[in-house]
Amino acid sequence: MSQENTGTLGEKHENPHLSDTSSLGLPRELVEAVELMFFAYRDFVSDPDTILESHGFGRAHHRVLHFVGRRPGMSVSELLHILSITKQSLSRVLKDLIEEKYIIQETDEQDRRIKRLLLSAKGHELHRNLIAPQIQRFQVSLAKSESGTLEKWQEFMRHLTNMETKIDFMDDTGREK
Amino acid sequence: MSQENTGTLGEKHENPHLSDTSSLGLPRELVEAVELMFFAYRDFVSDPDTILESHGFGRAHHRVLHFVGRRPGMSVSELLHILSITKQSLSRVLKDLIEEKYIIQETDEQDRRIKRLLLSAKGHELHRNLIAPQIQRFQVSLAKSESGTLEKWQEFMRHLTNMETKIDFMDDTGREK
DNA sequence: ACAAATATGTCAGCCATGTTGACTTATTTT
DNA sequence: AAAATAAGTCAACATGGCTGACATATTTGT
Repeated sequence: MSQENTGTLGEKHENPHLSDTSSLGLPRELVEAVELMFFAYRDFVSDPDTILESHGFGRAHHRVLHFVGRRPGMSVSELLHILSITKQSLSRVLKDLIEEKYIIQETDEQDRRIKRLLLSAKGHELHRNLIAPQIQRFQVSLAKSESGTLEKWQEFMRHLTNMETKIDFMDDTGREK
Repeated sequence: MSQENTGTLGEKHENPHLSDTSSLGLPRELVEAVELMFFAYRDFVSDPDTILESHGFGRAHHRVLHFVGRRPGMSVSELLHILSITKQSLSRVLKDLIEEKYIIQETDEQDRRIKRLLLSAKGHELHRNLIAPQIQRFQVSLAKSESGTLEKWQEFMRHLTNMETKIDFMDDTGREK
């Protein structure tokens, strides 16, 4: 292969003390971490993507299905807020899911302007099928790791998010912050 | 708030032993981990996205800039392989970057079919500016974590990727498998 | 030497999913 | 009765994936 080693990758084992710098003048292990976010995320969503394709759906459908499944009875505006997309973007995929009976709408009793979103049995089934390979991936990875890994991974990932996003969803039990 | 608590989220602290099940019949902490991948990734790329916008570029430009920066002299087909996109998709963004002088092409001496890709000074600068907030995010998070966190996080993230992807890039020093 | 394979580039069009802006309708709040 | 809120819709546009079909230059293999 007529290409010389540029020395920017693949040499982690030569310096066990980390903290040397890459071509960017930044700690190499952090630059590698940035890449790991890219690769891990891409691979992580690849399995559900395949399933979605066979249903004529995309990732956007998956997200809606997931969050409605996780918070049954959520309103459209709550969903918009979590996904951080516009209502026009949401409406395309939500319409598909409602038309094909994966999601059911119920008008709120107290405030009849609000529509509560729920998964049908069909919706729950698809939701499970989509998340299964991702859970599986975590379980396989955890089996290769020491105990306590998941908790620490979660804590670190939480630090990487914007606080607001977390609070708006993860920390919300229905009452309010 | 005319919305009752559905009990599917935000109650981690009530069961310190984990492993109870969510509405999916799956371990709740793993379902939450799936969500963390989504939120963390989204927030993680949000800062570079803002910078890119001011240059009229998108995420696709960022990826090209990044990998060319990390492996100076890589060929177009190597880049395609790492990104796992088609050459038509790549060509659009690569064209932009070359036209605006962020990336330089050099014909390989040995095999004049191959074009080696390099960042210009301008390209290096943009690359640094794009990655800076992401490195920053890691550093802030690490400061809140115990020592050894990064190594363990990286190992776990690596487990989550498809081996092939890793080997093709992370483990490649220029010679070939 | 010539045919085949390889590396790159390009045209044209399709699809998914994000965006903005402008409105409508129903319902609740003030 | 007016204003605010929740939801939905239409139209248009951008990004960045995709496929298929070719073109060109260069190297490799017979």
